[in-house]
Amino acid sequence: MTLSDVARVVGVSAITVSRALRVPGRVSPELRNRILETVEQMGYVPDLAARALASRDSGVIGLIMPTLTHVPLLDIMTGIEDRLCGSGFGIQYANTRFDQATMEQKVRMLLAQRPSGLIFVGVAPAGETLARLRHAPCPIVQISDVSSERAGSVIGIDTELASRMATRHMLDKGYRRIALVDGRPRGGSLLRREGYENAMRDAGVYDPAWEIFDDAPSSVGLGSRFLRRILDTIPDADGAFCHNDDLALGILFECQRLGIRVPQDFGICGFNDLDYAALAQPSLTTVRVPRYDLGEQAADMMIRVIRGTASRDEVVDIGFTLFERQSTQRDRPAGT
Amino acid sequence: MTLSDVARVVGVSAITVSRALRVPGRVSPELRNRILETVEQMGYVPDLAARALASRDSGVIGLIMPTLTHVPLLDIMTGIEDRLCGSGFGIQYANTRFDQATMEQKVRMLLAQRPSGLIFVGVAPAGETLARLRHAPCPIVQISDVSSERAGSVIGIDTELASRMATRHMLDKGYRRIALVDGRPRGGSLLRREGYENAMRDAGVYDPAWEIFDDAPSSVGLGSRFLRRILDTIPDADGAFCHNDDLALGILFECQRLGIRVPQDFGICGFNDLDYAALAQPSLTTVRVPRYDLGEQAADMMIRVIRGTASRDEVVDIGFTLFERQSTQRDRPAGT
DNA sequence: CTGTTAGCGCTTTCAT
DNA sequence: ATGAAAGCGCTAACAG
Repeated sequence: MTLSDVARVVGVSAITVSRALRVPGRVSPELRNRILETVEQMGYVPDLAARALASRDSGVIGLIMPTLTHVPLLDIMTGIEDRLCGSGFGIQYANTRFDQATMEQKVRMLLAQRPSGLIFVGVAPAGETLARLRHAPCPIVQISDVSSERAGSVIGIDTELASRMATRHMLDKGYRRIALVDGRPRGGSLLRREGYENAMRDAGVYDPAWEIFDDAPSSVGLGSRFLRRILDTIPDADGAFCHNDDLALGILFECQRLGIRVPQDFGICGFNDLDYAALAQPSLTTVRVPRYDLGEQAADMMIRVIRGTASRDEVVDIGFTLFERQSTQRDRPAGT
Repeated sequence: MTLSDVARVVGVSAITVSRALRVPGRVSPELRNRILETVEQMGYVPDLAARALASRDSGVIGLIMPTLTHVPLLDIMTGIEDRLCGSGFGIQYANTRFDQATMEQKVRMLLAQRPSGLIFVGVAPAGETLARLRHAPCPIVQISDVSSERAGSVIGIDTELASRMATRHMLDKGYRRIALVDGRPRGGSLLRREGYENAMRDAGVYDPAWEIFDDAPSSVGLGSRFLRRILDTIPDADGAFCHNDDLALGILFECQRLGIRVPQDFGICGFNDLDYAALAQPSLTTVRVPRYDLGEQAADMMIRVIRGTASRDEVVDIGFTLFERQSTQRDRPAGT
């Protein structure tokens, strides 16, 4: 079942069917309808491989993701998918596993398949990849911090600011010996750390010993373990600013297990505002980024760039919201 | 940069380079090494579109998933990816969004691209899809209940049994008025429900009014809302068997908010054994399925079928484990 | 607006 | 073990 089969039935040439399917304007409306009906009726589906080979464009948009198992990234992905599927593009995921070398390799593979575009989700291209992308073989959109090094358009938030505001909020509530906890540092980690450091320094209470990392990926379990490390490291710690909500939830559970009262004895702030953050007892203070929208807008940007109706290097700050919930509502004034 | 470019440099014909890359045995070892070195050095990457067109095989394995945002499915996916990537196959995800029509359409598209294989993750082919697949255009592996209708090999668990054992455990602990809660019923829902019903009937306490559903997707938030519905519907309810851990966690949080003691006043059982289940306070009783292994084994099965070293319709029961944790450890005997 | 010609980069088949 | 020829199904470029 090929293009020629359809063409023969309709009584036109193959290229006309091809055009009817791809460039509506270049076939008379009447003929086009007839062709579309026949295609439908015969159940013809174009061979994407042949199309890609002939046109040097696979019609696929590559999504470069550092992992496929982080809920926040999936929300972004869903937004992208919703927009992209409706517009006829295919999607190809490349999982870099937080590894620079894997990214280089996968991007190289993707580029060899002549993608229509590349979207970096939660990870900015760097090193060799960045250099390779500068030759702009196709449009690039990055979902990352707005200050990231970039190879194309960027949409995201000001991470340092979000992090600084969250830390500042804890300080305002009277917490002083606040630990910073993070799993394997990567991607946005540095900026979140900077925001924390800036806020702590401004308040005159910064101590590098309070920054605690672990090589394991973030999880609720890691959060639990972190609390014990915090108590070992900072004898009278009174709070934790967590890289994400999973860590925050783990710390909350461990506090409950040990009988540490949250927020009176210990304040907890997360990041992402996952489903459970508002529902936990006590509810978790956290930063919300409009992830689904972020995905949609990134996809829209990509489509506009491909269609040539947008520039190749816009920067969009989509903003964030700090939710000040129970886990940081210490009921006694600062310092008492 | 094409095959011929490499061939010219090495001083052989294109087809020899092609063979060196794909069928080691058909090129002399010495020549093969020389070719591989040159390929490496020139940075040649095969054009997958051309390869697919010429060979009528895209070298891609399609993963049909009902959603991309459920953590349990992602664990399976990771297992599949880990195995498949090492073996030279590409992966193409198709998100059916829990919709039969979308599945039909996506499977049709996938098949048109001549995939090397199709893996159904957490959703069994049905209706038109099942019929289409019976013609066996490529190997099929399903990760689903072992009793599912099938178009190829199956690997999974006996869901009814798992569910029956979990419910039975709650009954053994003295809970009697146990609600069944589930989001939009689909896929494995029916079997989990059957297991629950069988256990409740065996104990002589089954009441269809205790089965509570909601059209919204499962989430912690939905769990919270469910608890309120349970209390409205079953005045003296003393437990809930949840379709998954998110619902269980939501119910736990809501119990805490309302001052209902778990497990003394109310027992909670989840399903999946996510990260947080063992860490929650109290920890959650739940059923663990070895999801990552499931993914790995499914991928292995697929590779074996493709290589012709396994049959096209094996059925593997990978088993499950019931973790009896605090959320169902009622400290008073049954009926008192 | 429609058609003709040529060829995308690779692999198949058949030959040597 | 290696090569030559043919063609996979489609679209770009150029006619008309």
